[in-house]
Amino acid sequence: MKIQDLSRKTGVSAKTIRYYEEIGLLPPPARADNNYRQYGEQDVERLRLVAGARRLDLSLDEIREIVALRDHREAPCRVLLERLARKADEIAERIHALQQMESELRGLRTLGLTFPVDDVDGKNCVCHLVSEHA
Amino acid sequence: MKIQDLSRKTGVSAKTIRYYEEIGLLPPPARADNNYRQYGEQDVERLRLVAGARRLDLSLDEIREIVALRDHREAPCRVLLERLARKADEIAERIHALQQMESELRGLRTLGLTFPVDDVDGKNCVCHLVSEHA
DNA sequence: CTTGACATTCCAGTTGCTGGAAGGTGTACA
DNA sequence: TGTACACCTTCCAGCAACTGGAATGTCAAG
Repeated sequence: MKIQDLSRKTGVSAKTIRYYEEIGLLPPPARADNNYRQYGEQDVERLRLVAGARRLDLSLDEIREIVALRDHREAPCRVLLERLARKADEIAERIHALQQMESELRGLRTLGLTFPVDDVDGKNCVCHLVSEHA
Repeated sequence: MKIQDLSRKTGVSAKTIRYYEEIGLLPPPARADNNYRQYGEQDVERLRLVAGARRLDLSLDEIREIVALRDHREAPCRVLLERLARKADEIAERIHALQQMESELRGLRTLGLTFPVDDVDGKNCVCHLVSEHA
């Protein structure tokens, strides 16, 4: 299987596959006579796990840890479960921060709309609100 | 005013101030005899606007556009208001995506907990769920 | 025999900084 | 006068996770 085939089967671009290999997330595959990378079904599975974990926003470092476990024939499930939980908490936090920011932005805009819109230096423009805000 | 003073007045690190200068977000300030950067009140105001906009998650490119308008003595309010609105929409989208991801993570974890936790290759572990998911 | 779709490597850029090295300056204190 | 310390300068490198592009090689079809 060539790199494009692996790419199609996993939804990961060839560029990214090479990158994952470079940083040691995927093992260097066998090469054909023409120096093309050759992949097998194992590689599909491994890359699918990586891609699935990426989709869930685990970092490449976290994923590296998980696939390393698998490579040592240890079940990474326990660790993976823990990571999923932690990541969910992290995301919940980020959501909270973003929600605050959104309401702040909308509030600022609403307030800004009540001000003259072509006031370059005056204090009555949204620019000034933004500055004050720092 | 030296760079640390400006830093303290704006909450932006000296390192970052130099960086902003380097990328043209702040104009190169006058220099003292000893080659130290010298800032005035104008610089405080300008940097406060930049810092406020950053805090609202505008990109440096967007901010560059806004301060450029100000430099041309045009009121950037109209543009800034528009950017704020657009940014709020963007954030709302991101929140939505993150919410989906969070519930997906929690669901996956709950499901994973019902599986044996030391199953290296079997189909009944959370790793497999994650892979399938790609 | 050429066109097109693949493959390879390597280098650079993205965003918004931050850290560190190597050196110069300014002031307070013994 | 020495020296400790906080500050200043420049430049170079690195983070995350890729992506784009150049230059070159390979292979099958028409």
